[in-house]
Amino acid sequence: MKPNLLKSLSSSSWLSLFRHHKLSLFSFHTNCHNVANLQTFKESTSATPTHPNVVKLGLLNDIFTTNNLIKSYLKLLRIDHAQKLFDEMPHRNVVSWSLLMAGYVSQGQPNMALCLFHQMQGTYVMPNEFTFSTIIKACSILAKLEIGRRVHALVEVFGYGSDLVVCSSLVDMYGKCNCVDEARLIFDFMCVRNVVSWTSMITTYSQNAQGHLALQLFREFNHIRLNKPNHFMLCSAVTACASLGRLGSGKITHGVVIRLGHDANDVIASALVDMYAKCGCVSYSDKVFRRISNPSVVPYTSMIVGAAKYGLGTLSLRLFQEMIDRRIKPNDITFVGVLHACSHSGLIDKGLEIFNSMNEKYGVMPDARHYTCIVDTLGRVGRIDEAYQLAKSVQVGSDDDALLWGTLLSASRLHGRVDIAIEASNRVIESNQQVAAAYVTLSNTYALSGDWEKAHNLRSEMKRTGVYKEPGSSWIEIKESTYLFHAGDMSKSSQRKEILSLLRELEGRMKERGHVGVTTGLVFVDIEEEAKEEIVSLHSEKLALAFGLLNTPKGITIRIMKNLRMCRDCHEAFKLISDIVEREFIVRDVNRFHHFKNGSCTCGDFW
DNA sequence: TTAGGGTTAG
Repeated sequence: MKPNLLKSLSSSSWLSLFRHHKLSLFSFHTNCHNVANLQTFKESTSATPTHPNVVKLGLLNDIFTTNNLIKSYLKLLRIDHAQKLFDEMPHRNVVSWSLLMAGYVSQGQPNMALCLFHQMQGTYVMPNEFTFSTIIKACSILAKLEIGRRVHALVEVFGYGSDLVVCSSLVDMYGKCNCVDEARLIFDFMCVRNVVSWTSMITTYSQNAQGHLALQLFREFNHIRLNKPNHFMLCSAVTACASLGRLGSGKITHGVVIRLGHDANDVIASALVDMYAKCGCVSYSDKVFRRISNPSVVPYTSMIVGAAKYGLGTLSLRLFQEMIDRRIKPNDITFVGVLHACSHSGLIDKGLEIFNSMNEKYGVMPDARHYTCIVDTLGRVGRIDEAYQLAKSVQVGSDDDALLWGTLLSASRLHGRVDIAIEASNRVIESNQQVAAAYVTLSNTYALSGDWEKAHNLRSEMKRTGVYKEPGSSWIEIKESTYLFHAGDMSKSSQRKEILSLLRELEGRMKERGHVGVTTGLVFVDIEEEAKEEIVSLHSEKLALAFGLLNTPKGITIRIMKNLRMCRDCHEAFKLISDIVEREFIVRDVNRFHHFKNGSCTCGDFW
């Protein structure tokens, strides 16, 4: 239905129109807890000098003038005055409504914008493309998919399904609601696209763990030469490189950032700090970070997290102190980083001290992630009982439960605490998240304790109930090529011989250095490849330190052990292996990367 | 007179 046609329906309210189209928006009621606040605003605000003049001069009837006054209030960030004036208007038009909605969105109150939109439906004022793009943004911020879908339906009914800005907003909204395919569908059907619509789609991929598609689209945009990428798009591209650990692409994108003069942009600089850290170059992160004139909490947090993942706990703590000294308020994510740093560097007391002062000293209430960090800290050093008591004392949601108890489960396995591992795995399974991983870890814990029967039974149970764990995979990037390996499967590798030869050489040299008992002394019966690897890694710690180099009965597998988590251990492994391998390469698995160059190595987590 | 896209997270 086109807007012209709708004008003929303007004698009826929206509701009759929706009834006509069998569309109901009554669900908006449930999102309007703040409707009463609108009345409160009316009662609590006092007029500014300009406001009474408008009333005195009888200009309230002049919608154009009053709308401009609303706009002025919004520029002054006085949404309360804007609301009061809006309420006093005898007549409002679509601009009045859209302006106020945009005001609420820009001032961090998207729910109020939704309430206004709901109120607007009871009037005879029809929404336009400005109203829709604003209200879609509100849905996007709140990630309210169901409301977003209903608004999308209205967009089509009112004939704005081809509007460039509305469609870009829809792409963004679906992206923020993790509906990548729906976002792409809208993007593909757009008749006209601009840099914003492309950025919305690239960001959708980037924020939904599909960095390779983000970069593919970024390349496509540059190929068609529609326009130059701007700072928004470049930022998303840098984030995509970071998520993939693509150092080469990241450096190229950084070059584009500099060439196009966006290197002074703080948001891009923050993304670059994060990208270099995730790509194994924390020294580059530091260089970019130090060029930011007034770094906010975000780049500080990126640096803290980056340093933490390198086992540079003291650097993380120094950065934390620096930001406190500069009166930059840490947020919840900063504390995740700082606690992570303490955990990975064995700074237990410091971690506990910061954790206990979070709320009192910095006004940040610890949540499930912070508790999980502390459980991890205690668990790593073998204080399993304390970690268990802490985990039991926390009430969190099911998603967070999997993380919290999964962390304790890993620690229990590492320290051979079958009793705690059983309860922790049950808690993970109850949460319905990471179920297969919990089964495998528990099975391995049984195997490590010598209870092969229970390990076997658990595996059989997994097969019987159809619980399947995705095989682990690793990939090695050498120059421009990426070589992917799945656990226990080398058949697809075109360089199998070369890799086998290198592995045998490494194995031999390790044996020379006293790292014996590699693989040959172990017998595996009824244990799947994945489990074999983990068991081998635990039984031959030195081997695990050297990237889980395995020689299984079915062939050679390169794999980084999941239990290889202490970065200082990694550094030891790097020292060992860099003596042997004299070329640059990066070894990765889905979570971590290890970068060798000229005898030195760096490592970190991807996610 | 009104609208859309970017950074940190075990």
